Amino acid sequence: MILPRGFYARPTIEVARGLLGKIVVHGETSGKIVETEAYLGGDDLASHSAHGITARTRVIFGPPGHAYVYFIYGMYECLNLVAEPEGQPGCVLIRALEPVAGLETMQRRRPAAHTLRDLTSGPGRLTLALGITRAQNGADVTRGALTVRTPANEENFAIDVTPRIGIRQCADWPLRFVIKGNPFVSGPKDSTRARRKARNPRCSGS
DNA sequence: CAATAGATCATCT
DNA sequence: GATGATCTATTGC
Repeated sequence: MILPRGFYARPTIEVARGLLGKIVVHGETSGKIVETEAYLGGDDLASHSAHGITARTRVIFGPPGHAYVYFIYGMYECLNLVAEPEGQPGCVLIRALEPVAGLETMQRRRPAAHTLRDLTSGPGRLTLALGITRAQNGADVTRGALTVRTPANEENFAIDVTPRIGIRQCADWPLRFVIKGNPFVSGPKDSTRARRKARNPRCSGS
C-alpha cells in the first residue's frame, strides 16, 4: 500500500522514524529504507531550508509527500521526502536502502559496487541504483513512478539514533535514524570490531 | 583496516 | 569564486 499524504504531514522527526522499514519503489527497482536523517526548519543550519525559500529549496516549503532531489559535489544526487504541512520546511534524507527488487538493473547502474551492501548503502549510491535524478525533483510520491509503500509484512525492529553524517553545521544534533543491526546502513562495517570515530563537534560552542 | 585526495558543478555570496 | 547532506581509488601500516 502506498503511504498516504497524511503520513508526511507530520513533524519531520516523526516522519524520519516512520519511514524506516518502508519500501521506496521507482520503476522496476525498489529497496527498504534502513537509514534516514531529519532536516528541520528554524534553527537547523544544516538544512538547505535554513536560509529561506530559494529556487532550489522551494520544494521543501511545499506540500508534503513530494520528492526533493538535489545535486551535490558535482557528481551525486540525494533523495529527500518533504514532511510537515504545506508552508513549513522539513524534509527527510534517505541515506541507505536494502535492495528488494530489480537487483540486476541496479548492478548495471552501479558497476563500482562489488558487494550487495555497496549497491545502495549511501545517499548518492541509492539514487544511482534506483535511477533517481533531478527529473524527479518535486514529484508526488503518493502517485506515479516514484512511490513509498508499506512492506508486505512489517517486521519489528529497534531504532538507533545518532548524529547526522557529512555536515559541518549542527553536527552533533541526534537526527539520524537507523534500523538497529541492519547490515545495509552506511558507515563502518561491523563485520569486525567497529571502533568509534570521534568527530569534532563544530556547532557545540556559541 | 584507516586515512587521504580527487572528481566536478549547481547554488549562493 | 568558494563550498558542499558524497563516493571511489590509492596509499600506508
